[in-house]
Amino acid sequence: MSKRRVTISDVAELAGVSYQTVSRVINDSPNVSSETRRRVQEVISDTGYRPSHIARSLVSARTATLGLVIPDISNPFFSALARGADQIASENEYSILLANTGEDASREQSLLNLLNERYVDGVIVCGSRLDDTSLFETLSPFEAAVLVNRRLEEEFVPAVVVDDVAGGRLITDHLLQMGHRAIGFVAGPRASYSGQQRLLGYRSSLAAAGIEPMPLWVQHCLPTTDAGEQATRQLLKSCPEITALFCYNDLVALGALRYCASTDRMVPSDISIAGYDDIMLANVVSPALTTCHVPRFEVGRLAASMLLDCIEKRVENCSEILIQPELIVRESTAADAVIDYR
Amino acid sequence: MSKRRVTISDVAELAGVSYQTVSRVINDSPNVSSETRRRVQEVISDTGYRPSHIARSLVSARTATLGLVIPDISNPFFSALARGADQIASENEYSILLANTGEDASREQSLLNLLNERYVDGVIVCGSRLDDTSLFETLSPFEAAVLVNRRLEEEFVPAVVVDDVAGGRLITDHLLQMGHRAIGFVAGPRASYSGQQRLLGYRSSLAAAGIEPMPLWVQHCLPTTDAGEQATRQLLKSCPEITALFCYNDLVALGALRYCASTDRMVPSDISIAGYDDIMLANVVSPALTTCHVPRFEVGRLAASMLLDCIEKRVENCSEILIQPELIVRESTAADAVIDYR
DNA sequence: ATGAAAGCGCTAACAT
DNA sequence: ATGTTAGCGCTTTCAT
Repeated sequence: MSKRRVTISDVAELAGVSYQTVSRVINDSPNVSSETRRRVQEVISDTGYRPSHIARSLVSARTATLGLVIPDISNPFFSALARGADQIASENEYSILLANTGEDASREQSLLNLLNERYVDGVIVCGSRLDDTSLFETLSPFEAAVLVNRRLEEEFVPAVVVDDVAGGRLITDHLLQMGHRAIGFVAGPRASYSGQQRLLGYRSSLAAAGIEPMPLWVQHCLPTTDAGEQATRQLLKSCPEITALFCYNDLVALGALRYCASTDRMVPSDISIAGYDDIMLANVVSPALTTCHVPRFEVGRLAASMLLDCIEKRVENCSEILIQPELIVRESTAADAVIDYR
Repeated sequence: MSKRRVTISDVAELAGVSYQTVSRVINDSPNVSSETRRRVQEVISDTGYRPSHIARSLVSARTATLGLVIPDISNPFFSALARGADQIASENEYSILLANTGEDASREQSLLNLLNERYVDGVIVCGSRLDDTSLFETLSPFEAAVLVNRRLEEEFVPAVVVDDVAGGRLITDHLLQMGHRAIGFVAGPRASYSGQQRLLGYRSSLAAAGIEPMPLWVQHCLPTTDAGEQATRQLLKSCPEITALFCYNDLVALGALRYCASTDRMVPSDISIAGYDDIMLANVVSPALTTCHVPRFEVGRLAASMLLDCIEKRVENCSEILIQPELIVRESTAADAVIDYR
C-alpha cells in the first residue's frame, strides 16, 4: 500500500488552480465559482486526496483529540467508561487517544506528558494514582482537563465523581443491618482516591454503629480478581473473626468468592461478600453479588461532555458532578449466622 | 490552565542561542557544547517546554500513532485485545487512537478515512463489517494495516485470524458427540467474518455427521446479551426440536441462558448451550459455559507487533497468523436427554 | 472569485 | 559548535 501522499498542491496543479482555491473548496468557503469547485472536487475524488489533519492542527492549534487516561482498559468499568466518552467525543468530531497506565503512577505521569506533547485539546484522567501535587502540576499545561473519581484538595479541577463515601456507607450499613460486626475491607490500591473514599464510608458507618474497626481488617490489593483472591486469603487468615467482606470492586469480590470456594466457606451462609461497580459479571456469578451500582457508561459520557464544554468554552461553570451510586442487594450477603441475643 | 504554549524559539531566546541549537539539545545531537546544553536544558525545565509532536510529525511524516478499529470497546473480547495492542504499542513508543464502529459498516469506513487523514502510521482493523472491495479500497491509502479475524479473498492484507472454522467444528462436534442432532446456531452479525467462519465449521461438522441443517436453525443477531436473548427466543419458538445451541460468543450465550431461565428450560438437562471466546464471565455464570477459548490479549499483541513490523519494515513477511482456539467443556452442555437406542 | 505571502513549530540540509 | 535557509501541508491575511 501507499506511494507518496497527494497534497493540496498536487490537487491544485492537476486542477489548474492555486492551492489556495483548493483550500477554499475543502473548507466550503463561499468564494469559489461553481465551475472551479466542481473541477477541484473531481480531482480530489480522482486522486483520493485527504487533507492532512497534522498540518491543519499545526496552524489551527487544535487537534480535535482527547486524551483518555485510565488504569486498565480491560477492566469492564473502564471499558464502559471509555465507550461512553468515545460516544460523546465522536458525536462532536473528536477522536480519543488511549493511555493505559497499568496502575503505575510514574507511567501515568509520562503518558500525560506525552498527551501534552501531542497537543490534545483536553484530557480525561480516570482514577489517577498520582499525588495531588504531581497531578496538578502534570495537568496544568493542558488546555482543559476533567478528572474522574478524583478530587484535588488545594486546587480545583473539573471532575465527575461517584460519591464513594456514600457508596461505602451503603454497603457497610447493609452489612451492619445483617448483623455483621467484624467486617473486612479488601481495599484496592492504596493510591486510589475511590478506594480511600470507600474506606471513609466504611469507617464512618462502623463508627456510627459503635464499632472500632481493627486496622488489620483493611487489606489493600490491585483491583483484579487474582489480587482479590490473595488479599482475601491474607485477610481471613489474620482475622478469622471476620464474617463479612466489603470488596473494592466486583473483580476483587470475585477473587474473594473464589478464595472462599477454594476453602469450602459457603457464601453467604459462612461469610457475606459485597462488591462495587455492578459490572455485568456481578449479576451472573453464583452467588450473585450484592454490590453498588455505578452508571459507568454515563460517567464516561458526562466526563467527555464536561471536557468539551471546557474546551469550547460553551460554559463557565466547569464544576463538579457528583453521582450517587445505588445499593443492589443480591445473593452474596446474608444475616450473620451468629445470632445476637442481647 | 494554560496560557500560550512555549515554543522552541521561546526557549532559544531565553537561552540566548538559535532555536536550532535547542533542537539539537532535545534530539540529543552530539554537536552541542556541554555548557550550552546545560543552559538550554535549564531553560527547558524552567519553562516546562515540550516539543510539539504535531510539528515533528509534519516534518518527519511519522505520527507514532496506530489506529485501532473495533466494533465495541465495551465488549470484553475487544477490550482485552485493545489492552494487548496497547501494550506492544507503548513498548515501542506508539500511541493508540481508538475507533469504535458500533457495528456500523459506514461508520467504520468514515472512521478509517479519519484515521487516514490523521496520518496514523498504521491501522489494526478488527472484525471489519465492510465488504471485501470497500475494505481493501479504504485500507489502500494506509502505510500499513493488519486485519484481525478477517481475510480478503482477492487481495492480500496481513492478518491475525483465529481459526474459527476449526472453532465452529470443535463446538459442533462436541455437541454432536453428546448426542445432539438438532443444533441451532445463534450466529451473530451477518457481516461478521468470524461468524461466517464459525457457521462454516458448524455446517461442515453437521455434514460429516450426515445431518442436513435446517436454514431456520441459524439465527443472526448483534453480538450482545440482549440480542442473544431475543434471537434465542425466536429460534426456539420456530424450531422446538432444537436440543442444543451454539452461540456466536459468550455474551450471546449469556442471553440464551437468560431466555432459557425465563422459560424454565433447564441448562444443560433440557437444552445445551455453548459460547465462544471464553471471556471471564463464561467461567463464572451458572451453569458455567462450555466455550472456545481464544487468547484475545495475545491476539492484540500479535496484531500490534505485526503492524509495527510492517511499518518499520523490520521484516518482509508480513503474512498471516492463524490461531487455534481451544474447546473448553464446562457445565452448560450435556448429553441429549433423548436416548438413542439404535 | 482567485492568487501571493506569511507563518504554525519543528527538522534537515548546508553553511561558517 | 553554532547559525542560516528551506520546507513539511495547511490556513489566514492581504492583494488583485
